[in-house]
Amino acid sequence: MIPNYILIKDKLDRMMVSGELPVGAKLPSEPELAASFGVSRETLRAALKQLEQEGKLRCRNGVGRFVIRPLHSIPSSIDKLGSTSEMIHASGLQETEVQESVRIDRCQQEWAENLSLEEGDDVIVIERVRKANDDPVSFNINVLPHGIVGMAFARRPLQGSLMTFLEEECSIRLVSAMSEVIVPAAKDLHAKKLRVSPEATVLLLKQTHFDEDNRPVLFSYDYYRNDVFKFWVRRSR
Amino acid sequence: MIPNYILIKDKLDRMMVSGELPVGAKLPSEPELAASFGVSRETLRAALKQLEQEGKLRCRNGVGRFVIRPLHSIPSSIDKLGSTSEMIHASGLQETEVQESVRIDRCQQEWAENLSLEEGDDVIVIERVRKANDDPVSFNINVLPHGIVGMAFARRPLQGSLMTFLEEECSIRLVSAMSEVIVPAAKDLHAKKLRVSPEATVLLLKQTHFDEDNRPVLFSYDYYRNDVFKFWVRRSR
DNA sequence: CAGTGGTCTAGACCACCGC
DNA sequence: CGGTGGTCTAGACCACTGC
Repeated sequence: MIPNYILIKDKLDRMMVSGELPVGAKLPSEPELAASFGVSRETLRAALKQLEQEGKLRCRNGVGRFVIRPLHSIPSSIDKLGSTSEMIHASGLQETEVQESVRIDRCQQEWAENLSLEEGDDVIVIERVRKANDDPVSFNINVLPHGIVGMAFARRPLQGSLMTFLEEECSIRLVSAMSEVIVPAAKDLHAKKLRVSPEATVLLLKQTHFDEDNRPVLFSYDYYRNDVFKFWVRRSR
Repeated sequence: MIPNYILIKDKLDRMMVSGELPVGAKLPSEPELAASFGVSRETLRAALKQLEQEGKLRCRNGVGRFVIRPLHSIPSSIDKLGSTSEMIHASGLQETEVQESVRIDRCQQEWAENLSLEEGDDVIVIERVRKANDDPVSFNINVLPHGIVGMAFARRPLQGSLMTFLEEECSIRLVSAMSEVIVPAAKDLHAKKLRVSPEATVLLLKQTHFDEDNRPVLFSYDYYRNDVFKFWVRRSR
């Protein structure tokens, strides 16, 4: 069941796309709009609030609401959390090969700090090289607490997206991440493997992923070739 | 005048910090909470919605609301738009020197695309080198349409933050930006100047800044030494 | 001043969940 | 089933804006 304020939001959205509400136009007042949609003012306001949050409306107190120039949405925005497979797909590439290794290891200091573990605790470490047309395009190291996912790995070997594996086998939904954007040092061995040409610069994301309760579940080093992947960020005040 | 729902939000926020509402705790039901604050249910819900958006509460339909582990906020999060001076300050550095040049130039293709101009139109180009302890730490190229800011520059020379200059002299408030995160090529001349040591890797942000109506006002190339500045991004589904 | 959006209320119905 | 949050209403008062 889709609530009414979402339907109204979509309707207004379509009117802005179609040109019925062009950029710069002033919307009718709240009471007028509410009447025209046959809903209460608060319901209408809920719809308008959505559009405001999406950056499509500007509200000026005591004046009115105005349609503003929509920002063309970027496909591979870094704000959106997704699996590497999704990123490769979004870049229009075909994932031709994945080399993978899974092992149990002792927790290092950096992992412990980010996963709320103690140094030396058991962790699962997954390393993956992704190739497109036989060229390596990405290298990932994933570290997970053994206590959370150890049993699941014994039950079924990992295949495909780690995110969906965690959902299906562990009922863990990764919903957010804090990522540090890093230019790896010249001598970084993992980065070196991806620098297949002078143009192939490499970006590193050091990421801590959280579940719905903001518990850290996955720490990862993700190396991406910057000549293959583009990274966009939306910034706001 | 601070609205009631903000006051209630802050009150709940303090209760979570103080430990009165520890992580994992279930909040009283909405009617109970509303009664205890002496407000209507909708007002209380407005407060709760704020906390949910800030990632401090998890709502489970038909069950209740729960306090979740707060994510330690990162000081220099890239999501937050700020001037370079602010970034330097946030990194605990002292800006010791700024070298600056301002000129009128013809618009190049990349600038035209991002600023909704035509190639060859007049633009103002500002270049700045920022130093801390005599070391260069950042290099910026800012491009602005002459039509928007030309007069202001004739009136008063730029000094200090470009953002505040635009606000005070042009009544233009920059509120958002779309930024591409790039690892500059080895041969990039601007990046080279910042690579003062093997550890001094360099990150480039190509940014288009928008005003309150989402009009593009400023296009910039911002080079930062990654051994001096850290870049964090919050990602979510 | 009149019109706008921002806040707030008291009450209602519903979908969802755990028992 | 009873309790939870999600939606919705009709009406009210206020602060802000432009005239």
